[in-house]
Amino acid sequence: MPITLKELAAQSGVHPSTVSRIVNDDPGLRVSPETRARVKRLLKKTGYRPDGMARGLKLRQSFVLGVLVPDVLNPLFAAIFRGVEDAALQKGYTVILSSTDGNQDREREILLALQSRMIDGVVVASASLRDASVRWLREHDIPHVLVNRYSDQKDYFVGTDDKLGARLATEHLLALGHRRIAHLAGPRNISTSVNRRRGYEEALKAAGIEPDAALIVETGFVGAGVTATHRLLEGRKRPTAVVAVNDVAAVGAYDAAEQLGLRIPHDLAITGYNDIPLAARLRPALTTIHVPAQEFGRAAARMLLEQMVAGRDGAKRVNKRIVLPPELIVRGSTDPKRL
Amino acid sequence: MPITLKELAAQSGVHPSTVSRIVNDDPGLRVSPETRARVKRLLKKTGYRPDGMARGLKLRQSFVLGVLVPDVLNPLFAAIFRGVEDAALQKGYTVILSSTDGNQDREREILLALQSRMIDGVVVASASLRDASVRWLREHDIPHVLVNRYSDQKDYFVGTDDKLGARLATEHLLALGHRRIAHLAGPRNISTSVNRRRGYEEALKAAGIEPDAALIVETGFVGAGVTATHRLLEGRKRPTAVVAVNDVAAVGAYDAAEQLGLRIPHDLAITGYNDIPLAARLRPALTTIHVPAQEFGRAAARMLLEQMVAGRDGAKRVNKRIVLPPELIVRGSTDPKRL
DNA sequence: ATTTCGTGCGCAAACGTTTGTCCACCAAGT
DNA sequence: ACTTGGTGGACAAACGTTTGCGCACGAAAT
Repeated sequence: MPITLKELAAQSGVHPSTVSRIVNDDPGLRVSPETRARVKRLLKKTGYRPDGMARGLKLRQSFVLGVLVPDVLNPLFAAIFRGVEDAALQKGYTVILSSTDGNQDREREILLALQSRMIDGVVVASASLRDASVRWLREHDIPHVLVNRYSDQKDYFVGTDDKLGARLATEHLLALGHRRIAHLAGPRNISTSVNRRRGYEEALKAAGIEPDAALIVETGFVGAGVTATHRLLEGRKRPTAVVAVNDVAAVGAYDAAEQLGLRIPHDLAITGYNDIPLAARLRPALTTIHVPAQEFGRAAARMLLEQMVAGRDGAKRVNKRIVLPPELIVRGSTDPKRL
Repeated sequence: MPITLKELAAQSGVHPSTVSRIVNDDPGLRVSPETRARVKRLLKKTGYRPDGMARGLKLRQSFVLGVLVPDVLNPLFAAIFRGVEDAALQKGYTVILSSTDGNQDREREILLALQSRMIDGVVVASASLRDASVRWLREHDIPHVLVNRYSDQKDYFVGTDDKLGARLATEHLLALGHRRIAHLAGPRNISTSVNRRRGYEEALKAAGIEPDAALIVETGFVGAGVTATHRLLEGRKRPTAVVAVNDVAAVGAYDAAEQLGLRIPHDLAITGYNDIPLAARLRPALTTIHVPAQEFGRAAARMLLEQMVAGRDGAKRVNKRIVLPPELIVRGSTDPKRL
């Protein structure tokens, strides 16, 4: 139904190729000012837009980006996506969003679909360590940027210093006088969890406390560590504080504390990570590490686009890793004065 | 880099068209079992996937759906999207997500981009009443389904009975003995807000109470009605309860109550709408109307896909509107017994 | 020994662009 | 009068599919 180049050519009495060059402002085109004006007028009048499919077929690109997240329902990933979307829209790109649910097969399926749709690049927020999908992207030379989590040190990346963030949270608890500090850890195959765990351990050691394996319990990222926290609190050496790998796990700790009748922060102090909107709404509000998720998305999209033009032009290097500083947000879940 | 039909044809000694027909299981194709097997083997070996652009160009469709939401950061819309995504993936479709931010110009820009990318259909969760974009979709015969909000009664739609939902919430407050019930209303150009407002008013009238304009104050959907609630509470006739048009506005009411030192639900009872995950996490937890957002998305995608095949095959009508019953979830923000 | 028929596939056009090349025309230079 | 050179475009191929149609071949029927 939309008008085509050929029809425009017929209506303005020139060849389709000429119209095409006018549309694209081809500098190599020599055309009389009158003809150019006439065609341009027709373009405005008809509201011509090149057919994306035909254009994509010829140019071997789609002006579509892909974003892979574990789950959009997690506000962290929704915010990352939003950032990508905003930066992409400015440059005329639209964005396909896919939730992988941490499922490798689903992820493969999605990637193949994206590839066959000639996606121009992909932002990956769902990477695990030594991620097969990321390797696949590399092998197929598909421009990609990892965000928040990385696979190894080889890819373009934007995120925060997770080790430092966890260290800040732990030091905050130490400064409040806590000595028995537990850790709700994340999966061992995700960069954020291992780095946060390291940060937690380093902070303890720096304070002269040896990390106690009995005080570290792993929890799936989702399924908010309620049971995990129960395990911790029912141990013989009950912790007075817990550093959670993320806000969702921290919510699990809240639930467990409530069930055991423990008051936060007096009986149990809790820190989270990410500062999702919910964090400030919990009662007491959750002390956490702020992560500028939306800015992550914007930066990732910018890196991706730069990388794409660099890939076309040949050389031109852009910086490969952006690491932003984490920021501790102190609230009532650790500090009674902020209740 | 991916292999093409022509290369496959060369390698298997048949014509590209034959390979194409084998790939697509063309029932009109007559081919010897051996040839078919040989080609199929080659297909598996090479992992051939048709080029989406070329296919789209020829078939005039992209196997991509669009979803328009006001903002993914709102969990309601994230959930709707997730539903669409799941249903679409099953059928081999991928999904472009766009946030309109309630901005008409941005919305137009997005729609034009989607159209030029030959989007096969779009799910609209951002419709206002008599929405220009929706009209545009109709005029251009682009299959679409409205979800949650409608534009008028003419489009495919999936949502809940908003009037009934607000009525349930209001009747619940009446049953608890409240008589001075206020309403944090939404914009007048959105179907959900006007219907919820009507439901609120009908419930009052049915109880013999005349709706009082002084007890109804409009608030933008976002910017959580804190100031709006202040206006209500500072009026001469302070309400004992407030029915908020959605959970986000209800959160504004929580803040206002806190600032004024009012206890919820004793000094002020509050109801929300949508039952976003945050609702159950507020303290006290928010009484609200549950909306099956993810199911909305799934249903919308299914309707869209049915509509598309129906459009191709000619006649075949599918039901145009799915209206699900709303469900009242009673929590501590209204009922002291649930605290 | 020719026609008929079914089988197994090939041919070519078309979808809407982009882009390298080439051509016709006109004016100016020799 | 003939070459040059610049101007203003036209031509056609190509991107990777899909699909209507046609054709050659062998076997069966007349």
